[in-house]
Amino acid sequence: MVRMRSAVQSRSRAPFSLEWIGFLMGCLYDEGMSGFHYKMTPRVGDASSSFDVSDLNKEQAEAVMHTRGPLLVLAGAGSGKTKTLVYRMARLIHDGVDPKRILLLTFTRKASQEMMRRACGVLDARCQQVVGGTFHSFCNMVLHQYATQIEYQNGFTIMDRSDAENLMALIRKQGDYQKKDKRFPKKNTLLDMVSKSVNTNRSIEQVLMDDFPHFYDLTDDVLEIAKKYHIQKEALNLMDYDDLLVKMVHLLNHHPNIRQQLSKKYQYIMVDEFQDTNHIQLAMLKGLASEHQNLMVVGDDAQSIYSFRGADIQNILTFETMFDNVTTIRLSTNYRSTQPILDVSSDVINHDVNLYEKALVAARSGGEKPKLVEAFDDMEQADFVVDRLLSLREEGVSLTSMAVLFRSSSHSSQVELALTRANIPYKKYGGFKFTETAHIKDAMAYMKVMVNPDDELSWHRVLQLLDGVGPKLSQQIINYQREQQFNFSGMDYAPFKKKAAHDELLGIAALMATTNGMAPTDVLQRVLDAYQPVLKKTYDDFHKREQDLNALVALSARFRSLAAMLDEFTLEPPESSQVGADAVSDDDEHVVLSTIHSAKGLEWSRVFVLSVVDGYIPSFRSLQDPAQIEEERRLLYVAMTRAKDDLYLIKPNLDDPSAYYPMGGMSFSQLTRFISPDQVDRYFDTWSLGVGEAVGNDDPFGDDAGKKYSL
DNA sequence: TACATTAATATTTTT
DNA sequence: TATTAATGTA
Repeated sequence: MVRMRSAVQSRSRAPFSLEWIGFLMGCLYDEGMSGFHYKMTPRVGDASSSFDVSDLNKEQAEAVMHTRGPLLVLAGAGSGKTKTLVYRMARLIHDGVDPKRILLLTFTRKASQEMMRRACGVLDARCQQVVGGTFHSFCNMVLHQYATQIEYQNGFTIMDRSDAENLMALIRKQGDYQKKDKRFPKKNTLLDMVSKSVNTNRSIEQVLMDDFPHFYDLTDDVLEIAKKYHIQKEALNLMDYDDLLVKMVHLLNHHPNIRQQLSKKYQYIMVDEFQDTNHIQLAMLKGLASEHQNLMVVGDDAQSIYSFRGADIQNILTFETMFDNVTTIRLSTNYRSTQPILDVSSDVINHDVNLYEKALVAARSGGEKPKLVEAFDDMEQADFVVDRLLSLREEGVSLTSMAVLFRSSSHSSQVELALTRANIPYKKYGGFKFTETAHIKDAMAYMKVMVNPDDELSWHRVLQLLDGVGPKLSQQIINYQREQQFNFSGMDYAPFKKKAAHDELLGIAALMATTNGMAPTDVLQRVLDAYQPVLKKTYDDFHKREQDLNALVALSARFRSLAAMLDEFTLEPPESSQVGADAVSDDDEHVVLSTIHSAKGLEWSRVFVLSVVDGYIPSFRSLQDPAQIEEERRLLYVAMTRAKDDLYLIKPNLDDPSAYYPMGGMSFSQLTRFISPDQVDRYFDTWSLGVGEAVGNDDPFGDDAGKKYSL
């Protein structure tokens, strides 16, 4: 424990406290006197602070007290990285920095809100005013202010993945690409190619050569499609996820005055999960920090798990060489897990020689050995988990402090069934999103065209919901309406065969004409009234979907504007299980089920990792590429280091021949390659679920009552 | 040209 | 398997 207290203690209580000066500075800035105030900014921190850091260890305190210049914090798992960010935020504000001039970039909005909330606890409510969010949402906010400088119109909207795919499908269909007997990539693949090229800073040709060699001879076609795709997006006033970052960098690089303005505005930049940023995000940070270099990045190279999205681990590995005078601080005391858990985790990760060296030391003592559980199959694995959850709850461990983690969203289906049978409430994170279901997208399409009438993709969707309207007719209507500037009140052209659909469209147009300035909830309510008949006609299970839509109404209540609501639903969609009939509220006791990716940054007392089997972790998809295999290793590391008190790795035999695998009858029955037999002996208690003690015998539908286990 | 049917074909992770 | 592209039919 360290106490950093300076000689000059009562400074901040003086009439002209640093807070006050900071406030004045903020005002000056708002008046546009940026050049003037910048020099006047008080020398925050340094020796004059009386901020209490007695809660922190030496390294954490050092990071918290750091003020100027680039700072790299290498924070091992569970080393108090969030706490460090929270305290530094609070400390800067305590020492007079205007919270509105601190930029906190995190991986999810939830993470930044949580940090700001905690900072409020450490200091006071001012911390709530810090500008925080994801890279994408921050870019979205800024770009809306400067839309015209990047050749977009005001009021652009964001495409989610499926919107982007639809656009790709349109383009694909327009051209005559499906030539000869040659196979042509599908929309999904085409989008992957384009996005990969953008995110990894490679040409389309290079991407095809590296990642899609079988399509390499189609390079010209793909190039053409990519070009059309970019042009179309702009014409429709739509941005995809990548654009948000790309256009931001474009703005910073091509408009020095704006770059300067923004950099001066955000005087202190803090970035969480830096190991998962890509080259565009890095360029953006360079631009934003250009005026002051006050850039603090926090991350753990051992937890870099997003390379599939272009994340470049080199960002963190070479940060020290990319900026001048970088201060590096390593946080290596682990406050989360017990030593036995850390021992295995470290041993697993240290086989990756490319990383910064890891030496995690537990602050806690004692602890049990992790368990390696050998299950017969998928179902026994599920039964074991449920059984164990129940007995732990008996022992007084709350359900909410336990989690089940897995590589891929689909791997949890058996566990979900078993949990439902046993009546255990759970919440699932990762995988399919609520906003990706057809009926929600339908409802959102109506609102999207209201916010952005140029969004022809959404027009297509809306129009094709009408009876008798297919791709051709909807295109005709759109072509006509485009000339009318999509003026809702002027919608009278509709060469319908069916009069009912024609009237329906006019009804919708009339509705849209009246919703200007209305509260999002009210708009949505009207949209749903109009959508109701379509819903009943299209879906057999419309009742269930209706409940989802009602949930959407509930969610819409907290938004000020339609645009804000749509932006958030595409940038941070609510998790599917948080909505709907069997929704579990946050406060209720529940087990968490999560993909390992979505579990990043979180922790639980007991953690179960499902299917720690070669082919699952590492995924058989990654087996060709050594770099990808190393990423899978890190994935396992992330999973294991989520556990505070006890860790269960489960290894079922997954050789079900009825399961469908692309390579044909694959069988997975080997323990993951990341844990050797030797390591099993050294670090684990091995449990074999054998005859007699087979769990799940109470399952009335189970057929495993007489099953023989030979383990 | 809309809508239904059949054939083909790729499967993870997420802003 | 489930999703999507191609083809057939009304």
